[in-house]
Formats: sequence, C-alpha cells, structure tokens
Amino acid sequence: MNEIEVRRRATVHDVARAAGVSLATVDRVLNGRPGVRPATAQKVEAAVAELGFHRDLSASLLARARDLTLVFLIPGGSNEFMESLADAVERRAVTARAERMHVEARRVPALDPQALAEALDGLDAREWDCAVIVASEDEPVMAAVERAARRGIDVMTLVSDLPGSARRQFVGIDNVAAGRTAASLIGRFCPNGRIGVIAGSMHLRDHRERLEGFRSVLAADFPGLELIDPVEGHDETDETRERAAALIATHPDLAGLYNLGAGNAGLVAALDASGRAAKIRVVAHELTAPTRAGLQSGAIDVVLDQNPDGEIRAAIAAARALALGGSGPPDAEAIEIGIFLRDNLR
Amino acid sequence: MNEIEVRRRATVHDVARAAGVSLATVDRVLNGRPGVRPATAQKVEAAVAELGFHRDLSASLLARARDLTLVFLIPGGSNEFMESLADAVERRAVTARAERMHVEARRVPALDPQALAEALDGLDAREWDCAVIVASEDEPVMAAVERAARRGIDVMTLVSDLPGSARRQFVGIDNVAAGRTAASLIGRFCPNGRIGVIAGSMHLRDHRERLEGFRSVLAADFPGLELIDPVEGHDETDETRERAAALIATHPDLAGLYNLGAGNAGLVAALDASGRAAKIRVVAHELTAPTRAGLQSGAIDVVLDQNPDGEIRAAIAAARALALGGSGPPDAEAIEIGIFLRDNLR
DNA sequence: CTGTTAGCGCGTTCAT
DNA sequence: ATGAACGCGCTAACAG
Repeated sequence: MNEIEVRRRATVHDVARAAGVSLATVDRVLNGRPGVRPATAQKVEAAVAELGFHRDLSASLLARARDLTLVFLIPGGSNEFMESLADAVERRAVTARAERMHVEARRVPALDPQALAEALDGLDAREWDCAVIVASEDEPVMAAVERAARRGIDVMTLVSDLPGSARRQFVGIDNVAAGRTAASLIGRFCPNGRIGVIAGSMHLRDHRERLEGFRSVLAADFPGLELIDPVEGHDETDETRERAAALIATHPDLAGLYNLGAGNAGLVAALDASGRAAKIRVVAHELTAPTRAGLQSGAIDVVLDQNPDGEIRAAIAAARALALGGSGPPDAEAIEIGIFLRDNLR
Repeated sequence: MNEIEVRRRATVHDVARAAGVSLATVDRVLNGRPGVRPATAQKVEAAVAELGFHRDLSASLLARARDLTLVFLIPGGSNEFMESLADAVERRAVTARAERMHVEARRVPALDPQALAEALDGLDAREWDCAVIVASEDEPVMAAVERAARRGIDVMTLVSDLPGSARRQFVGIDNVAAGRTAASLIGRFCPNGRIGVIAGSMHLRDHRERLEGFRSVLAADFPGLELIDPVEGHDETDETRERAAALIATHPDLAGLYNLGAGNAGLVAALDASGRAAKIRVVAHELTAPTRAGLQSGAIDVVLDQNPDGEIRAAIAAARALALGGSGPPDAEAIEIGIFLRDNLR
C-alpha cells in the first residue's frame, strides 16, 4: 500500500502532538509571533519538517476572518498599458474575493521615484499583506521597498524588476528575449535596409533590456540590416509621433521600426501620415487600443504582449504563495511573451 | 458609506435565517440533494438570489473532508503533445493538492472512440467530480459524455471540442484563428510559390478547424501562393516523415509547409534529409522536443503553441467553477495561441 | 421532510 | 511562556 496515497495531510494537531505542545504554541511558531522559548520553537520546527506539514491557506484565511490584502501601485499618466494593468486588477478582484483575497489598484505618478516611495511608506502593515509595484530602478524606491519589507509587507515587482532590492518576487516577461524576438521578426520580414528604434526611456530597466536583446540579434543574425541610433519618445503619444515622423522622413530607405515603449497612438499616426506604412515593417509592444487598430489597418505588423490579465493572475498566485511564508522564493510561473498578428488578436 | 464595501459576504446562516429554515435544508437545496419540499426549496432559492449568496468552495471542501477530484483522459500513443499535457497534469497535481483538489491523468488509446467511451463509463460518480477528455468527434463518445453527465460527473472537453454534447465546458484555443495565423505568417515569409499542408486526421475537429482558417486567409490575402491538397500523417512520426518527404520531392518550388498535426520529429527529419530546409518556411504546432529542436536548427520557423500548462491550469480552475454549481457555463479564461520563434523559446 | 449538532484546519482571545 | 476553547463557512450523521 502506498504511504503517500494513504497518508492524510498533516495538520496543526499532528504537529502539536509530535512536538508535545499545544495548538496555540504551534500557531505562534508558524506565524513567527513572540512568546515561545527557543527550545520549544525548535521542537515545533522539527515536527513540521518531519511531518512535511504545510499550512492550509484557505482554512487559515477562513479562521482569520479577514481577507488576504494585496495592493498594486501602478504608474498613472497616458500610458495605455498601465491602464490595462489596472483594469486587469479590477477584473480579477471579483474572482479573487471568492478566494478570500482583497486586491486593489492604485495609480501613482509615473517615473516619479519619490511619489512611489511615499506611496509604499504610506501602507499600513496591519492593513496590507502584500504590495506589487511597477518601478523604475531608482534609489528612493529601493529604500522604500526595504522599509516596507521590514514592516512585514511582502513587496513584489511587476513588469520591470528591481534586482538587489528587498522585493520577494518578480512577475513579468523576459525583456531581453522580447527584444531578441522583435529583431528576429523584423529580420525575417526585411531583406535589407535601415531599422529604427524608439524607446520610452533608458531609465527603465525593461526598456534597456529590450534594446539589448534587439541589438544583439540584429548584429549577429542580420548583417544586411543597419540599426539607426535609438530615439526616446518617453512613452508619450505626441513625442512618439514626432520621433517616428522624423525617422521616416530622414530615412527614405527605412525598412523597419521597433517601438519598444508605449505611445503607440503616435507611432500609428506618424506612419499613416507618411503614406509609407505599407512599406515599413513595424513591431510594437502591448496589445492596447492603438496597437490593435494598427494591426487591423496594417500599420503595425506584430505586437509583442505581456498579457496583463495573466500577469495579474500570476501576481495574485505569487502573493498567496508568499503568504504561506515559505523560506525561499516560490517558483513563479513564467509569463509568456505573446506575439500577435492581425489574425490572432484576442 | 458604500454598501458594497461594508456588507459582509452572505453565509449559509444568512440564507437560512432569511428563508426561515435550518442550515441542513439550505445545504440540501444548494447541493441538489433530495428531501426538500418544492415550496421550501423555492424560499431558499429566493433568499440565495436576494442575498447574492455564493458558496465558499474552500470551506465546502474543508467540511467535506474530501478533495475535489478531477481526472484527465488523455490519448496515448506517440503524440508528443499529449505526453506534455499529461506531464502538465502531474506538475499541477502538487499545487492543486494545496487547494484541496486531487487531479490525475490517465491515458486511453488514441483515436479510439470506444475505448474513450468505456473509460468514461468506468468512472464512479462517487469517486470523481469531474472528467476532462481530449476527444474525437464520434457518436460513442457523445453518448458516453451524456451518460457521465447524467450520473453527476461534470465533463469538460480539452484541446478539441464536442459542441452539441453534454460537456459543460471547453478549454482550448480557437483553432480557426490558429490556422489563420499560420497562413498569415507563411504569407509574409513567402513572396510566392506552393504551400504544402500536413494534417493528422480530418476526423479531428481541431485539425479541420485549423485547415479551414489556413485556407481562407491564404485564399483571401495571398493570391501569389498556391495551396497543395492536404495530406494526412495521422500524427505519427514515420508517416509524417514520408508525407513531408514526398511533398518536398514532388514540388521543387515548395516555398512553405504547414504541419497542423503532430509527428513533428518526422517532419524535421524529412526537411533535414532533403537539404532544402533553409529554403522552405515551416510552421508547426506545439512546443515539444522535436519542434524545439527544429526551431533551434532552423528547420522550423514558427511554432504555434497552446501552452499545456496554462491549459491544465485553466481546466482545473474551470472545474472549481463547475463545482460551485452555477447554472450557466462559467466564463472560461481564453487560452492564448502562443507563437514561438527560436528567440522566444520558453 | 426538516432541524440539531459535531467537526473539517486554523487563528485568536482569554486564562493559567 | 503555554494551553483550552470558541468560531470562521460549510457538510454530514443523526434525530425527530
């Protein structure tokens, strides 16, 4: 008879019995609360390890009579993708509630390290179990993450990571791979010619990573294509339109365009106005209203997408895993880079 | 003060009080168990509707002291993708257990309606809450689904649907869109020439749908490309190799190849042996060992993938939703069609 | 046909 | 520093 099959899950009762202590003591050890002699704690931990005990999150939430709380701090401004992330949070809020989770999205000024730091500092640890941030790589943010973690709030990064910070987890795509993919597609679409690149800002880690990937594949695999120096549109519609228009006007042999940031409404407007949209292969990021329209009209050939809904779902799942308080980082499910053409729009 | 925010979730107690009955009666109505006068049931249902009551699955599972059980009936044979589906079930089994679910994968003979029907018939309704099948569209299967549903087992279809059957839910990609996407890619890669198509079997609904989508886009958008009549490789490695080799040998101007079924190891072998791999643009389905190798070597240009892990996750989530016993079909999360090039392999 | 009650696994007072 | 007892939302065994 198979032991694994037969053996019932270990419960706090089992742990208490094995350790020779009461339920309350087990609970204190499990939740790292004070009031337990080190020797006693050792015995409990030994029992936990030996029995392979895993806390039942649902039962735990049920008993606490309070939902697990999770707040997303998302950049505001005109960036369409951030809007869709916030929308995705609202959508998930309904189903999350059925799993005894309260999730909420708050907008903070974009590209403003101080504002994000203050938003983090303002979170009460008794109210929030976990905070998810979309951050630029700046010192004030790193410090605020550290403080939040010390207060007992699990911090996670979304979309763009903060390696070396106190963040417990990163949820997002592999941005170097995204850049490589864009190059690979542009390369197959364009036999030769010049390729333009528009970034949001080089201060954003995800944008830097995409450019890095794009550059390396273009250089290695497509010698017939020449990369024009990247320009910055700061993720704004108007600025992106101006940059794109300038690129198109300056280079009559422009064969491809890669916008690795936002501001796609401007990109499409510039392409349409130029009258050369059909001749230029375009790759952009994130499936939003403007990129969707661009795909439909043919102005944009391919959109690379990080699936905001999936990302939010993954973040919520990761938060549950963190709430169980395992020591190491829970293995986050990988977020796929979605590739969209006109014909597989969802 | 916002009512929604303030109001606590309704519980069975609230329903019982509002309906003027006991907890046990509420439970009986909720679970469709016998022994309740219609008039009483009405009152309970009215209270449920008025309070907007939703049963807490986790608490329910906790009280039953039995996990929600879910069995996947997956075709056996040499089809690599089915293997990866079964693997995905095993992987998810661990995390599912933490949510009080027991999931299990069983292999049944491929393309054998009788065998699948018998496997379904053999499922004890007291043991299994839900069955997920990957089925061909055949009468014996439809009938067995009907019988299982009557016994009280929720049946779901995976990968390939059975519209018109008693299945409660379908989890899978939009296969027409997949075919359209393949055509769109091939069309952009190939200026002109002949395009070959290899299917598994026209008895499979998903394969028929892919072909339909492929045909329509090729005809509508790429008049320079000529579609050769589809051949069948029956999802077998050897047969697919022979069919591919024949196509390549017969058509010196073969510009593209779309394998909408399995047997990709055979496809790659034929391409390699022909010495013309670099000249032929190839689109295949499902990220498996052979297609991965094909992407790396350059024999395959693009792989369309339905992400077995995501599919299994979605199926498990759908099973939970079904267990809640809502009347209509729960809105299944859409499965994305993944597009993979050498550079965004996961 | 309907109601009472115990208990699932866990957190939390309140005593000791 | 430690333990006993109650309750979270729900199901099921047993009464009536």
